[in-house]
Amino acid sequence: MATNIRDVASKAGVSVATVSKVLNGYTTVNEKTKERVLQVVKDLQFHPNSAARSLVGRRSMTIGIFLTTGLAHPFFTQILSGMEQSLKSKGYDLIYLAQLSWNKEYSFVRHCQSRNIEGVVVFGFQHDDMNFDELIESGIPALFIDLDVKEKRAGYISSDNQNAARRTVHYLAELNHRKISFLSGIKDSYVSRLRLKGYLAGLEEAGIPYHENYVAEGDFTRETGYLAMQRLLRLPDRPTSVICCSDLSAVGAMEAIRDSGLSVPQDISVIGFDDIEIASYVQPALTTVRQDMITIGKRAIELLDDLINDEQLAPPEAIIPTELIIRGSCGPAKE
Amino acid sequence: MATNIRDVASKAGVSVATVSKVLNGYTTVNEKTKERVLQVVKDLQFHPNSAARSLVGRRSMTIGIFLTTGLAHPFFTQILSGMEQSLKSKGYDLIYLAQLSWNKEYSFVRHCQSRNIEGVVVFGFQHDDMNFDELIESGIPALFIDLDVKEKRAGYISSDNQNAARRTVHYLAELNHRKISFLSGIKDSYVSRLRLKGYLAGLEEAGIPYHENYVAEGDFTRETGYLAMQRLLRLPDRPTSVICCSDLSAVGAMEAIRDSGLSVPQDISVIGFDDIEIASYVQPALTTVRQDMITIGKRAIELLDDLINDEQLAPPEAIIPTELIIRGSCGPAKE
DNA sequence: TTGTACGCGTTATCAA
DNA sequence: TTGATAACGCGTACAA
Repeated sequence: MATNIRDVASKAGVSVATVSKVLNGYTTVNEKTKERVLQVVKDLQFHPNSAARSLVGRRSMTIGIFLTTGLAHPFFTQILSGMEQSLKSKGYDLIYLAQLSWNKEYSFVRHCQSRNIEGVVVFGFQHDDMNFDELIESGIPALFIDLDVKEKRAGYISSDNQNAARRTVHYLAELNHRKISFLSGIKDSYVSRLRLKGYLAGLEEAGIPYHENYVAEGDFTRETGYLAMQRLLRLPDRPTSVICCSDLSAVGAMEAIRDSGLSVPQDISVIGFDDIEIASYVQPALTTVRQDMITIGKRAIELLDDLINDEQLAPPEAIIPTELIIRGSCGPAKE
Repeated sequence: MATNIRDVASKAGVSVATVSKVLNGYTTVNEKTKERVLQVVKDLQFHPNSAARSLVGRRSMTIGIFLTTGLAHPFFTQILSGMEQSLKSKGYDLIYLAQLSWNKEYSFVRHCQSRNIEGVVVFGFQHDDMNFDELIESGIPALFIDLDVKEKRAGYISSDNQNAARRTVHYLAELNHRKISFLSGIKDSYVSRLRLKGYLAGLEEAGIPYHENYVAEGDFTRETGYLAMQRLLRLPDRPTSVICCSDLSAVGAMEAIRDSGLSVPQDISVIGFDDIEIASYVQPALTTVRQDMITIGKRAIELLDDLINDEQLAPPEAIIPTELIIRGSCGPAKE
């Protein structure tokens, strides 16, 4: 059996109450005895049992994570390693709740409650993917990544999708492109909407008229990127460039371009979104928008921690800047 | 406050003991009352508080995961999604222990104990990376991935590295290659050792003499793959093929080959290892050994569960078959 | 077959 | 400044 608070108390010649006070930073304890207790704690390598701690109503120091994508999302590891930084400094552990069965009888929320989870990070969902009402109503602090939820104790964080897309349009315009197409992700997803908005804003600022058929819809994957690009290539007035909503779909688009006998970037410039590892491995290496998922993960936990510590806090809302990474997939417009 | 066992008991008109017995599958309870209790449990959406449960000495249903690589390892998500399957069926949740500070004062093991963790999965370590003694001595069941640890309550799981490497040699031999080089990973890592062993066995079986300078050392990365390949290319009797210990290093090798004016697979055939996503995106697409990380993750939890449930269990040891994925980076030997 | 009562390790209250 | 003790929610001998 692991050592407990009583072992410490008896070895230090004090009561358990005193040990507890020392450990919880109460100032109402003599400096001398405090030191003695601390020494014993160190000697015995004592660490309070977290189950007992959370049972008695204190903090469980546990944050849950809730994802839809399983774990397959390309950003998952980056977000996680960003989260680790602040988890560490705030003292939380992260629990991944196996989806025993999120149904009426056994909801995600009940699971969180039975585990005394202090807050949750939600990632990979769209608004209509599931019913978040139960989560919101439960009052468990929640922080959404890439989904604009603002409720009583829930906020969100995301990249600056709109400005990122605007920026790509400007970049292509500087390369004298006027026929700039847009390969969208799932149309009504939060990020796609904002990126499309940024695309439109960018066109307007650059004085380029908007052509409806220059916007093709995909679902972020390589396969739909390929198909959507084929559609764009068949257009009578073929675009000279394409802005894609993900690196994967950009790779698909490049393949479609190549298969149609054209080349990147000589005939068509391609811009991706995300800067996943693959972006630097393809040929030509992909010019793309880097999302700072490390920072997003880090800030997500910080914001969640704020939410946990202040019941009255207004829903946090954080937008993280992106960076345009210029590689080899864009060139000056032909002609 | 969430509902507790007393709420259930009073609403069902029984004692808390009866409710507890129903919930824990005791047979010494009347069928009629059992049903009544179950109905109330359902109505109230009751779920036992896991802190109280683990405090009273029962299971915490929590498995810890311990990684060195941060989360950057390319396999991490695959392993995790494999683990999810069995976590779910066994009823465990997975806790990712933020590395608050693994030092003498606050060890990983103490952290596990204070959280009543039932077992841990360890991934991404080499034998000399850290001192596992404390973990082994603690008696916490542990399952290592890609590291052959066999101790009292610790076992491991890994791909069949040796046979995988043998198989690649045979494949190249069938393509009439005789000058088969080997681009190793970190030399004394567990997986590298076995792959080298398989390479040697394959050569012998194919009747090909072993040349020491056909083995170059890297560290699994693209960069060292590039450098090691350069060394192989400078050899007087240049190899016609190379077996790499990772896809990343294979990509580096392909770049070195291309930069030296040669081409893949016309001049040199390249085989990778892992089959990470990138393998199918490079050009030519990489022929490689697919590791079944989903199965490895799934089995890891199953084996750990066995270890948890049977104190006397012999250290489990599982070797998972691989598959050679043939794409475009290998061709018949020139000449 | 059911219920009473204690203990798990910790924190918080209140009296000393 | 310290200590005794009652919670927290649950599981389980043991008694009924």
